[in-house]
Amino acid sequence: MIRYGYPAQNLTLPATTNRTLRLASLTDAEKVRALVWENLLGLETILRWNAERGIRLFRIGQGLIPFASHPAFPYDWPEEHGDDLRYLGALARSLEVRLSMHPGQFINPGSPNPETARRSLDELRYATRVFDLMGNSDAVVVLHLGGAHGDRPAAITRFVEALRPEEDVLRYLALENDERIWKIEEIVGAARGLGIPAILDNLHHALNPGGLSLGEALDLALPTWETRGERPKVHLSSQDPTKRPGAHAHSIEAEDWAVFLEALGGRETDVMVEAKGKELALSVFRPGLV
DNA sequence: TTGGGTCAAGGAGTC
DNA sequence: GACTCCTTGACCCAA
Repeated sequence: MIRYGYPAQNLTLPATTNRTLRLASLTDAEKVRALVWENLLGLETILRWNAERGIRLFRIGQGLIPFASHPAFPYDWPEEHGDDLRYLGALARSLEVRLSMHPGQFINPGSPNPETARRSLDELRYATRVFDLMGNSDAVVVLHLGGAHGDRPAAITRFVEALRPEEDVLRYLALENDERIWKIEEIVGAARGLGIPAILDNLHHALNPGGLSLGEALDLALPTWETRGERPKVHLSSQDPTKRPGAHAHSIEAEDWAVFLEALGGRETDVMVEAKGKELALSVFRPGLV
């Protein structure tokens, strides 16, 4: 069986889990509280809407609690939002919706700059704390490997060594291939070094295949989920023909989905659809779904 | 209310 | 060396 989902916001409702603010506004604790509350409410709204339509995956926006890992964050967020997060986690479990988060390009735990590496670990611990409070053990924190810095083996070693002591983070972490630097074969190698799974992104793979077909790439990535005993996750998107290579299209081309489905060969998978059209792009799976 | 400038952060590629 | 792009656009201010 294939399950599917989308990231961060719902254009139909509309609702988002990603409302944020500027650093300069962080001093206003009441404003931050109100904004976090809106994001949490958005998550509840989206979860219920998704479940009614059989959508079993959702990626929470990284800004659910904006600046949560920043030293200037004005209050004890796990204490103040813990009850709401536990409620939402229980709701997601009862609705059978699997959750994820995806820290952005600034999160580089393997950076040669110690300060960058430290801040990156803080951000990963924030995502870990969110899922620990929610109690969703099958949640996933998706991360790219970061820069190569002119020495690929050294970059991978730094990344693995930085994360190896982070046992809590590793319970949720999964590594994703990217379109320029790290091919799926290298990602799987690093992931296996940490005992964590790998996520294959079809569009990144098309731009950075390392000589592997889509089917061969899936053969490498999908078995990495066996150690955790969870359903494999993959990312699916289509190229926007009017933009730079790698730019996500508004929807998923039926041809891209057909190719992906054939490469999967009937294997159980959770498919995160990365499209500008968010939930609207899920109609590729079931016309009229949304 | 709207349009345009701006926003914490890393790294790679282009010119 | 400056600029651009990436995730997930959203905030904020001037008019």
